[in-house]
Amino acid sequence: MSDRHEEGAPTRRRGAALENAITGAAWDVLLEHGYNGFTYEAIAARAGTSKPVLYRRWPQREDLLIATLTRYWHPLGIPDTGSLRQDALTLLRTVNAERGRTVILLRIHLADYFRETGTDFSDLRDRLLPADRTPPFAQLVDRAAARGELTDVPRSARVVNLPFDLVRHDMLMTMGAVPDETIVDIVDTVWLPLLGLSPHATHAGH
Amino acid sequence: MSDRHEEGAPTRRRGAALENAITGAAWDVLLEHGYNGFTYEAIAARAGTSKPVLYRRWPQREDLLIATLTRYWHPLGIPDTGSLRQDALTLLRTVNAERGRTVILLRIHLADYFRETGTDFSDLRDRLLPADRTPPFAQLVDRAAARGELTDVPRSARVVNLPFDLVRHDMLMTMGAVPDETIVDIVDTVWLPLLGLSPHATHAGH
DNA sequence: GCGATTGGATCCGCTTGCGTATCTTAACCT
DNA sequence: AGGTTAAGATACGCAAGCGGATCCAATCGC
Repeated sequence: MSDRHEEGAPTRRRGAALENAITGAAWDVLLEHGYNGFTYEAIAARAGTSKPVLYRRWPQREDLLIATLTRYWHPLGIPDTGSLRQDALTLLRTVNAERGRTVILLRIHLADYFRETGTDFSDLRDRLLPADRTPPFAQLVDRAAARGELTDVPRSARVVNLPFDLVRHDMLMTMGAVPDETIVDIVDTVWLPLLGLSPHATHAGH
Repeated sequence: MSDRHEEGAPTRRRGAALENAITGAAWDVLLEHGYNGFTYEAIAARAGTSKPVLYRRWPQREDLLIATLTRYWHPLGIPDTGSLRQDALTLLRTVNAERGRTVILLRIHLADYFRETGTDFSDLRDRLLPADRTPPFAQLVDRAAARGELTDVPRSARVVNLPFDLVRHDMLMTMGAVPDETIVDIVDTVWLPLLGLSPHATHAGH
């Protein structure tokens, strides 16, 4: 916590350092106690500061929420391994590792926020991500088709996004990350067969 | 609301009538304001009674929660139309109609309850449903295999329960019931092909 | 170095929900 | 009919969070 200087000299943070400490504390509180535990009192105490400091910067609680989410939300990196199966596994593992807590947070802990503000998840996403890109798995499939690994026929969005939806579903059910076998299972016994591929047609086992 | 007698005579409810009014009000409050709005004050006001009446019957808030959920939780009826496709569509439509709000409630609004009590969804389900039966879609598949509509090979639980999971996923994403086209889409473009059936092999379209 | 910012501590009144106690009186039992 | 039970109204002290106001001093800009 006190990592400035070496002496026990009391340090008073300012500017960006202070804001990072606050949004960091806000993030922790959000993950631990959900949106209804997301109080200025709790966040200020955790950040080692006091309420007026928060009110000066974020007059509304929603402002602080947005600032906190913005800081901790990163778009997914899209893998490109040359194999559709490997791309899918890599992407799902990334989602599982990076979004395990975030998905729960956004979809469950923020339910109260959505109801109170009358907003929707898509409203929030629009505020966090500037442009709406094509879904990650659509990119994987497009590339696989360009490589000739898949025939270039139109596929329903439901089939294309199926792995993402299933992993998200399992994360929501278990309230956390899923075991790696689940990811392999989804890809090998559900998705690839649906696309007309065998798990071993593209590359050998895991 | 006042359906006893015909005169506007004030009625003081007792016994089962009173308990039904309270759990009904509790259910409404739970759906509207989630678990953190599930306060004795709000429920008593909505039921037209007062807090001590609630405390006499359910000393802990959890007791009232369990009583309320027990009243409004019905196991799904398993359809038997003679066609796997029709069974699946019927079951999913039932889930969609009856569980639309309940799934959101149990999986999202009760997240705070689970964290506060340190319990899990499966703990709650064990308290609501005495015995754990085989999953609904496993029953459908078993019957289809018995009819000869499907070959009797072992199938992974993930594939068998896929429609249920996908409908639940979409309900969680939209925080409500899903359109009927979604259900048909899941069955016809995902599930039946995965089982090696064409949508029209068993019965013609919708 | 000195003055202007601004972090951090403390206090305020207000509201909501808690869990309990008291009291009246409507509804039931026999 | 009369006695018992319990519904419903009201009030209580307590605690937490709200959204500010006030004040002091640490830190920065000049």
